[in-house]
Amino acid sequence: MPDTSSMRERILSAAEKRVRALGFNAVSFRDLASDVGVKSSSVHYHFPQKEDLGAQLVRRYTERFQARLDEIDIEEVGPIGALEAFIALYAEALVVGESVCLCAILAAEANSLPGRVNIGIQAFFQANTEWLTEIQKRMPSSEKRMSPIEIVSALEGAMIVSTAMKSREAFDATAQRIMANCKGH
Amino acid sequence: MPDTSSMRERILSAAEKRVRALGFNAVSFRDLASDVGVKSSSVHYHFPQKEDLGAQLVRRYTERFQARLDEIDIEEVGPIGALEAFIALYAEALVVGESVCLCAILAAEANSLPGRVNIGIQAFFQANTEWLTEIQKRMPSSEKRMSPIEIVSALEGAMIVSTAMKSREAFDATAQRIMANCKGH
DNA sequence: GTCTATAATTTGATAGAC
DNA sequence: GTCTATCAAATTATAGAC
Repeated sequence: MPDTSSMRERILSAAEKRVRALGFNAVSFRDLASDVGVKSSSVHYHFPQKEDLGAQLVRRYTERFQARLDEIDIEEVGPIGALEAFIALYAEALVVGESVCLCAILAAEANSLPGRVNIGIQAFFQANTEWLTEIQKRMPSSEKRMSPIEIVSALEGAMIVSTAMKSREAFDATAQRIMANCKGH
Repeated sequence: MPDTSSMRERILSAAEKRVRALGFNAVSFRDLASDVGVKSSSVHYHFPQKEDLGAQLVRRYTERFQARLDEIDIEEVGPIGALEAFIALYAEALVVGESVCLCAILAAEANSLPGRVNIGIQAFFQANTEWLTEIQKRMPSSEKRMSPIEIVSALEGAMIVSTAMKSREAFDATAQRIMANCKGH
């Protein structure tokens, strides 16, 4: 079946795939143009500057991630089930050698990125920690409990190290520990 | 006092500073030449290809890190003191907005880096996990204990998120948890 | 909206004089 | 070893025809 999405969406999808594999600075307008079968000037029509592309890329990624979080019925699965579902979303984002979380790689490059991209990255982490804060309110308090920003940074780091080591070991161990630390005992 | 180190060393130092702030793909031969006051062709004399520069950069970084680890007298400070010293080395590497661990940013970019640079990154993580394995042998076993690769990936992720959020919160919380998980109770 | 054409700059890299 | 000079390619970006 033919691709019915708009050119703008197709460009963003191609950009997401490339950036999540290679980093923002290793992706060019020509790469994306070639991916979707147009010329680079057409990509510039949709995203005048690379900063526009980056900012809208993060915005779309965050919206989609938030939509997935909203699908989680916390009352139904409970706070521990919700945390499991959260980690599953991160696990889905990691394909060793192919992709990590968009904001993991952008955060690493942050100091070399345009300002509006950085604001988007911060918003992503902010949304993640706020959601985790909500589900922790529904958990019995425990001295072992990891703070939301700790959970997020552990998962992002695990993705990055897994990519470099070409093994999911770091990610899988991290995911297990987050669950163990929350269940307490 | 004038800089008495060799041009080769000065180039590597300039490269380390820039790469740790901006990433490998955001640093050029001309940047480095300008930093040390020569022309880019002189940088090419010392490092014919960018891959050479990257590989030797990681190699020097790993050697220096290992030397710092070797300075830790495990018998004297004990395994818990040694772990504290290990985390202190990472803490030293993080200056928000200025630098993270070289291998944190390189690991994030790994899929877009030359092969020999990737091998160096893996060697760094390998050396780190081996050292942690040794000190854990000297600790009382505990079910809470984090695996070496978990500790390393948590610290690297915390650096990256701290950089993006322009706050040490993620790093400090992570460092504290690693110590708490090892002390057990 | 997409194209051709092209500008302006940057980049990794090399040849050859000193 | 460092320089000048240069190259070929790539990159972000724009103007204007269709």
